[in-house]
Amino acid sequence: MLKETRQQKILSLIRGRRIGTQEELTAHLERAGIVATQSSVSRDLIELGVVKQRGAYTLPQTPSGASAHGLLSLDAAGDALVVARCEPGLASALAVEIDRAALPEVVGTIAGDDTIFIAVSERRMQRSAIKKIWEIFQ
Amino acid sequence: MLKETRQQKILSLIRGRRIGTQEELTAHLERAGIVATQSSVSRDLIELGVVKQRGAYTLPQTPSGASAHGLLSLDAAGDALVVARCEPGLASALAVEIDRAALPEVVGTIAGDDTIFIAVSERRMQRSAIKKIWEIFQ
DNA sequence: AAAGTTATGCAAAATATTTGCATAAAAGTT
DNA sequence: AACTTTTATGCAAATATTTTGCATAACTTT
Repeated sequence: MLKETRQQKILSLIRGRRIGTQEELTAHLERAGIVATQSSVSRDLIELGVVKQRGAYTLPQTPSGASAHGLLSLDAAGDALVVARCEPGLASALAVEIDRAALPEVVGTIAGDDTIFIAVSERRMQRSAIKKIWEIFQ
Repeated sequence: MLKETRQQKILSLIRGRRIGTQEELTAHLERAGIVATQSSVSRDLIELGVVKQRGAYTLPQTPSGASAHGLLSLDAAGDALVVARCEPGLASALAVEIDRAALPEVVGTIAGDDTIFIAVSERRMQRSAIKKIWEIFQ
């Protein structure tokens, strides 16, 4: 699946270097053997939930320390999970909020004490799910 | 979407009369303005989970509102997950049943309150796992 | 064993998704 | 404010996926 390959490469590229424009990204992709135009890359970035921060494309940052509503971190795991860490005892309440939001990316959630496993339908949904979940708790 | 229309009509037809063959079904469908061959109907019936009971096509006593044992939905997520949603509080009990069934497709389960994450060994096992899990609760 | 019924491989047809082109819109710079 | 650069998006072509019918294998009933 070319699209998924390309999106994973995009994530890897922006993690490894400072990239400020979509044309730069397409050039890097081409060097990696992946041909795509700026328009496809634009759509990918939206789908991946990538943001531009201080002039560079980056993944949304996990706020450090005191977090919104006790949510501490959100990370992708495997190809279909997003794992949320929160203050002890808050997982259930946060999971209920996430369920209530009925995000199209989210298939289901399971809460422990300070951890929630959130299933998304596909790998490429992980990042946008993460972005949207942060937004729930702003 | 013709396929969904046709499947809904099939359900309505088998609810309203005794139908014993797929050719009979195609004839009824045609009378209702829906053209399809026996092979499409065969595939529809499988997809709809319709069974043949005492010589007639019928629906298994299944989820619709008051679902079998509280199981509401089953969906694939990523390559290796099937996510079950159920009535609140029932996840653990349902997960025990699923585990007890020892389906070859199912590697393991984790239950929350109204959600179960079911790990399957491979993506191509998801669909048959879903079908078999429904069958457990008939 | 023959007849009737259902399931399925294969490829064509239909439908859905993705993509590039062109350019509008937005953002950045001077 | 004007100009330049960057990003987003409408549209249709390209590509991918799903659905379908045909033919027939497989299964069931008589």
